[in-house]
Amino acid sequence: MTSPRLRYREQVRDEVKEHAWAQVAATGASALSLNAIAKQMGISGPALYRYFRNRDELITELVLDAYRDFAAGCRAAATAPDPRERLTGIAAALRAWALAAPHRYLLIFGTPVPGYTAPPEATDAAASVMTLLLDAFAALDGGPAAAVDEHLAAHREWARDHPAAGPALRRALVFWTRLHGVVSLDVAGHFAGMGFDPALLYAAEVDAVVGPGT
Amino acid sequence: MTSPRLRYREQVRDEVKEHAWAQVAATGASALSLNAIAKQMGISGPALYRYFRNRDELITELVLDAYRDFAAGCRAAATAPDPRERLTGIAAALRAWALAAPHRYLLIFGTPVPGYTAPPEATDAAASVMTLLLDAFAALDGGPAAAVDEHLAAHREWARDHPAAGPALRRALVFWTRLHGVVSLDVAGHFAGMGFDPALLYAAEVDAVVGPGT
DNA sequence: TGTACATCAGTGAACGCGCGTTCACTGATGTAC
DNA sequence: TGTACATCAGTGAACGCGCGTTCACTGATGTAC
Repeated sequence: MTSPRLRYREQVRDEVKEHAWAQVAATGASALSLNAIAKQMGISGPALYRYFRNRDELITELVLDAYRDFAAGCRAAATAPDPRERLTGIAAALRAWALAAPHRYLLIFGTPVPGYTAPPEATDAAASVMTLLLDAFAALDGGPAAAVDEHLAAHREWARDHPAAGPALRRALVFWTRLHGVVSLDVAGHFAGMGFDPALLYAAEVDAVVGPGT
Repeated sequence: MTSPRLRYREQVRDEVKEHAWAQVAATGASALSLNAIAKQMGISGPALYRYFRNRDELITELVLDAYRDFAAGCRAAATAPDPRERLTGIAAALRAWALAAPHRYLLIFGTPVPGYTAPPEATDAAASVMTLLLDAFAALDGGPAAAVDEHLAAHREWARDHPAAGPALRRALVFWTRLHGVVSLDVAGHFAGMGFDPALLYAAEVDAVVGPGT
């Protein structure tokens, strides 16, 4: 039974965030301006301070929402019993999520906002996606070993002590970096005017890891 | 026989750029401030307009310098007769270059500066590095085919019509995206506190492509 | 070698602008009796 | 159902600040005779 006032608060907060996202898309997060958002909403600048303590809190909110949304999208795409299907599902979700809102992807995975450090909840969301990958590759098993496997297994804090074997640890990590390699170059515009279809390149990369070999 | 005045001009321009780089490293390119640079140099703000038409020209200069320096570093690392050695050399140069000045790497390959589009000379520099990769993989030959190969071969404008075979085209492109995958996540701080050594992961990725298989 | 002149680096004042944030306030909304 | 009071959204003025950029100027540096 949320009071009407609380509900109204939530509504306005959401509206502020929407305008904030539009601004991040247009000019980047580091140029985010509270006054500009207020003007767009037809209210005065100081009014925003009823809803956010300051500019930094707004940005933190955006970052957290992005992380949460990203993790939720990956989780939703990883429900199949077959680990291979789960992996291709996550890969598709990741790219679709990034392309749907490049600025949102870049806010998380691109150039860090100067002077801003992400809160631990953000890292947790990213780690939860990594767990999805680790589970899938552990279930997949097999694949040749590599020199790094030992090292990764010996320092498995990064995997939150997931019990997967060395090759699975590596394949999960490599899956992660390869997907981001294609997506981040794509989103940053480095494939623009190159003529080929980035989706096919992406699919090839997914196949290369999810298929039998490394 | 450059006149002393011209030489002085060059000197000051370089000094301005140095301070500009320091500022990009500290607060990102979108927050670059001419007045702040002038203050650091102990001169008045308007004095800078003797050396750069405006803020945009300074940024363009930085971007171009970064691209040129990057391409030169890759070229210098790719002089060995053996294509495998050339590839590992380029890979090492790329990572070292990125880690030596993360902000410089991010200025080129990270989140695009809002409202700024890189001049064609910049794209040319990137293309010249791609040519190094294409030459090497063409010389390497072999490796299994993949489904994308045909597509990439059919649209080889992106490779500036390099005559390499399908698999070589793909391997060059994939080499590129994989290296950036590891480096960009590293540089953006996403491996921070994870415990493993990114250098080993990077080496594994280089081996995976430069070694026999895909 | 010395003088006259042109070039040009750098200054300080000024322009309009937008920023984040505070403060004391008005007026509407919801609550308690 | 009606009144009294507390809560709280939103306002407008004000703060100090830094930004990019222009302008008319001073004074040093280099060039031509």
